[in-house]
Amino acid sequence: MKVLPEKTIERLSEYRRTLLNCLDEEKTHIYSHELAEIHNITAVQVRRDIMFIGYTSPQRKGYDIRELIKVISKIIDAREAINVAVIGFGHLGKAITAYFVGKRPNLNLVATFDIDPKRTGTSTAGVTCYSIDRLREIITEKEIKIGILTVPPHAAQEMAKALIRAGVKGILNFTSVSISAPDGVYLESYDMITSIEKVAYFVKHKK
Amino acid sequence: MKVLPEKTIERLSEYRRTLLNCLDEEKTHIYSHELAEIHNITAVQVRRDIMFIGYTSPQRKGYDIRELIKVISKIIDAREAINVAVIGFGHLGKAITAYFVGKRPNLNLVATFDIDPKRTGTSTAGVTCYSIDRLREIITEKEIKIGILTVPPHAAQEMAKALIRAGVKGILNFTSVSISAPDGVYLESYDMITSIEKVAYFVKHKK
DNA sequence: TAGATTGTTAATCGATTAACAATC
DNA sequence: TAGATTGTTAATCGATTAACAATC
Repeated sequence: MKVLPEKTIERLSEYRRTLLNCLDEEKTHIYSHELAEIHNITAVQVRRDIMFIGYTSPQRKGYDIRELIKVISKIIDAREAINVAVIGFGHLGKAITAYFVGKRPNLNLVATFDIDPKRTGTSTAGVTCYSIDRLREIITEKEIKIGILTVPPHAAQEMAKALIRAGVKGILNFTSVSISAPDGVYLESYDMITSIEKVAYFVKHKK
Repeated sequence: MKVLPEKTIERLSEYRRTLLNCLDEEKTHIYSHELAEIHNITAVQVRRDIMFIGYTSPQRKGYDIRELIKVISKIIDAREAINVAVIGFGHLGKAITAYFVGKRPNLNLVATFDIDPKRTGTSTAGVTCYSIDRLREIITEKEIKIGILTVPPHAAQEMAKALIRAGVKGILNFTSVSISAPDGVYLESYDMITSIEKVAYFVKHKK
């Protein structure tokens, strides 16, 4: 299958979460306009995304929730498990760990790292916190392919380099500095301050 | 001045952070291509963004860093202070608080809220954690205009409603559920799981 | 000056939406 | 059937990039 647009991937991930919630509520079908309303987008958008992944509802009675989850999962989830590590085990690292462990079958958080000896050696939700000194060793050994960076700004670029050297192929950068990565390494950055500033701007300049 | 595109606002916020870092390094000028490289975008992009805000460098020796910071700040920062609250004082709420307090002169984090009596009454970085029961009272009293949601999923929509009822005009939603807000309230959502899934997808389907 | 850089228009690209035929 | 919904093409919108004149 063709590589899908970034935005579509994002939305598919979000649809799935919503669909899983719907299942809990014993719903079996959902209309495109319902999904759209929940996500504050148009129904056409939803239908187009679903068209992209090649699913068509046999009836015009909305999409079969279970089926749609399956199809989305087939697209989004990796065939084989991907191992993930969190670098920096402060509040943010802990929040991500708690939030993420066990949520997605094929994305396994298998290690966290920190420089502070008070944190290393501890275990949260079954994940051990290793010393940053052992980064290369553990990343290689556990074949970790994705690193989530939550270290202080001054350490960000250096840690990114270390991760890449150790074989990581994707980095999610939550530090407040911009980092760079070579071709072949997928880099995604998110900064909270930017989001807050953006909200503040549009609160004042209403959209 | 006209309302700028969302993407431009985001980038301006990021440029400023980079520029502030540059100041620390005693740099006085920066070329568009330097800024571009740091942010993994093109120099044209940078120049266009800067064109948008109407700044022009008098010399062709790069942008004056101090000046550019001033101009960006004039666009992004609110004239008067805006008060902000964090709802949900778990790891994520704490991370945001620690990260954010005192960073931007006109964005003041003035309260955090939690339901857990163990957390309420405590104070972090000078910010008091109030009981969620007092949400309306405090939001009104302190004229809080932006709420950052880091509560558990099941409480998200309800909290959003309570915030809006109390007069909040912008919400930054970090919960894993999609919430809705009426016109006049600017809503921005970010979900970490989606980002991780996206990175995993593109690690496998290399862009 | 020649070379480098900026500012800006026009062209391109990608993503969203409008329109509508097909289907239940 | 009539009404509602979906799937899909074409049109639109917005954001990025190419091209290049202007400037130092």
